Amino acid sequence: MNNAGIPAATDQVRRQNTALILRSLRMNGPSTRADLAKRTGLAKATVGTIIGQLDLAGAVVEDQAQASGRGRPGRPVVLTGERTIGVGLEINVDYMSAVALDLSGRERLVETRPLAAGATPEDLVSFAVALTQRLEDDGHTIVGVTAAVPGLVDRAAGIVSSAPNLHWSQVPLRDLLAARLSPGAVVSIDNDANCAALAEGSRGAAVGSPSALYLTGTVGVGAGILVEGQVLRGGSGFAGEVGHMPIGDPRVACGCGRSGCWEASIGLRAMLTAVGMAESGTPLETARAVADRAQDDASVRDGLDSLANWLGNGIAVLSNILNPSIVILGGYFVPIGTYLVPQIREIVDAKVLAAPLQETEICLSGLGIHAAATGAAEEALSVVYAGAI
Amino acid sequence: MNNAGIPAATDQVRRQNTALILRSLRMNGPSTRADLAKRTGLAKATVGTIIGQLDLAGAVVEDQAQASGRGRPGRPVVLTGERTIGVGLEINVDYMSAVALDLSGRERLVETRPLAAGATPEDLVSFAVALTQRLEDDGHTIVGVTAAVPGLVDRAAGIVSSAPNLHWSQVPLRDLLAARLSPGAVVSIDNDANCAALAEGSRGAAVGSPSALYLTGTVGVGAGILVEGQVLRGGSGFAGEVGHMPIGDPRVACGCGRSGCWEASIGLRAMLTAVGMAESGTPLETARAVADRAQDDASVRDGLDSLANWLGNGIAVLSNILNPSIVILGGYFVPIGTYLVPQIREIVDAKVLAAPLQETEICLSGLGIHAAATGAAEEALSVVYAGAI
DNA sequence: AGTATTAGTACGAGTCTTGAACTAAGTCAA
DNA sequence: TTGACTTAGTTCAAGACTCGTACTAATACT
Repeated sequence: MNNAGIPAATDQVRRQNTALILRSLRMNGPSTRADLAKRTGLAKATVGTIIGQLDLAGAVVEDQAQASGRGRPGRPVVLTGERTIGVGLEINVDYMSAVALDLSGRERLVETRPLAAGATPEDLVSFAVALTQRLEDDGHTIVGVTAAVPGLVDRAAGIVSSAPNLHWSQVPLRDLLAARLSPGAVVSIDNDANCAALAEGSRGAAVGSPSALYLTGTVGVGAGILVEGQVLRGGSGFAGEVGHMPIGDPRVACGCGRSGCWEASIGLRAMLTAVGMAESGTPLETARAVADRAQDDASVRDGLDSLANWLGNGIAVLSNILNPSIVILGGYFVPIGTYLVPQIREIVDAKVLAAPLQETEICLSGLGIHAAATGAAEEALSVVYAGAI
Repeated sequence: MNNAGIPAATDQVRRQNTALILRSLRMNGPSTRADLAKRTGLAKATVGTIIGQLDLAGAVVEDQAQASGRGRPGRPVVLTGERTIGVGLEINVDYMSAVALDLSGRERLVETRPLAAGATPEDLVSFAVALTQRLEDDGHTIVGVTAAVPGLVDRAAGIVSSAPNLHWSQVPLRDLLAARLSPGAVVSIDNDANCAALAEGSRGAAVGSPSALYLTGTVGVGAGILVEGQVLRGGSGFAGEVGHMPIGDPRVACGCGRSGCWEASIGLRAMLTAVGMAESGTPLETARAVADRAQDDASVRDGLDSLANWLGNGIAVLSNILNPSIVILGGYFVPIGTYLVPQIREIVDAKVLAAPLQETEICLSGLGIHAAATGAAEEALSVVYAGAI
């Protein structure tokens, strides 16, 4: 077996068409078999066969027949899969989050725990074990678990190569989780910005977008880059480390030990220096305090202008390279976003070659602090929609 | 039919496995049916059936049986497809090129024509018509024709949106070509750097690489970004315009009308300013003259050091974003590359966050001035390898 | 000369989808 | 009220494809 590809047989046909029908139900909601046939292009007979199978598997139920005008009333098929769960986890400096989604994408559980400094992998593993045990005791089947971590994540090897803010290095997190969780679930780990981008792609601002760039804003700044709904990973999975592009103020030192990193000019600390304020709580709380002050304090607004300039320049760099349809600002950028976006918009229009030909939307994330855990849960469910289960 | 995907049936299975076998033959050269079965994971019986079909279609021939040690000697199957042709075209400021590849990737025709300033789309169309007519008169079947153009190419619409160096704007090149070429060929157009990157991915330095970045070096600078062998296109197909990242010397004006573009600091003209020399012929000839002078002139070497610094900084930016396994310098960078690469290497090692974890290879393209036309020809053939024909 | 090994083909069973035919369940018009 | 029409859903047989097994083919080895 070489890397020219994988052989195909008729069982792949069934798997592919099953996944197609699941995706169609996910996208369009309850549908009759006849609707599904029209939408997917499959024969009515095929749809009927596959729905029968999904019914047996408990992934769909049939609703009451509904009058539809002339002709026999159709019986809508509803994607439930209430018992089929994907679990997303996120660990960050001062909190851990978990989100459990069922097959239709509904949240079955959302939970956040504060963390003291010095979080260990064992904290996340224990959290995950307790939570998944509860779900399983309730009769759920967990098909996948994905953990989101802020840092360089070698997804293929299942190792957190480096997460400076957590003081983690070379942590085999996937295997630590897999050893303690039920054998049936597919366990994976990913970078937190990548996961948040996935959430935007499935239920946020990037739904339907061919190409999207998501920027996390905390002390550190990272990006998740979506290409046709898939994360751009790079040669070793380390794509998206935009915070360390050497395009920031060359006089400013970065937490990574270099000077001139973009992150050192646009991260939370740089913003606070620019507006002349101090931290007050979490990054989001701090940003809200800054937004409040900006309403009456011109020097704070000046500081935010300066931040927007650095931010806009980096986004122009990224836009020339990636040509994203949409740029989404997340994290601490959201509460102060109204002071940033107009200026970013101007810079992008001025400095991106393709700007006259394509309008790049720039917006603020609406997904809140559970974005990464939600995207991780979507990723944990992706095995079903890809037809692997 | 919606965008949840396309339905599958058993005819797709055959197509997929046929393409798999074609790709395996392309990658591994002449192989027995038993070898192909081992490599692809398909059953011997299936391989035999598919090869029989390809034999009938004239895509393969059987070679002499060869002794192989114990057991029955195998009869190698050779991918010929001599009569199946993909044509790649390139138009640039002072030349047009064409490359015709057969199904096994062998060059069947390579041709270059000088161009006077003011090239029109009609020049390329006439060139293409004459050339494809010749191929067809020789009994060849052209499955695809792809034209590479330096500029912003809207591939989906088949329009060259903007090619400043050619003074083209909104040229419907795909349709102009399709109207004059045989109806059987699939016609497409693409950006020249994207095409050159494809050539590197199929027969150059990026073969087998999960992620590659190719930089063209002429007056303009652009990039082709490969992700798993596919070009990264972005929301409207304009990804890769790295020359206009605003990370160059802010005092220097760029041909695009802005200041501070990377291209204005690393393009041919910037290099000549830095080394204090004048153009002498084509960009490649000029670069060769610079390389010769650099051997004994320290000020030229200083100028090249300065160029390498700008280049290295931009490559560090790109590497933090994209995490390429390999960076390939093409065009005028090649003759002077030995003066550039060591310093680029140092900058990348110093400024890329993932550098301690992944070695990014930096090398010079070996494909010469036909890189873009060759990549375009590979792209023209891709319909076969994807199983569409 | 017989055995072992590897290449390649023939054959029947299994999976999957499809279109046509049919049944089911309504609306509409005479 | 009845029959025609329309749309939903199921049944059935045919077609496409792959597979494993059994077999034939063609060598090397003992």
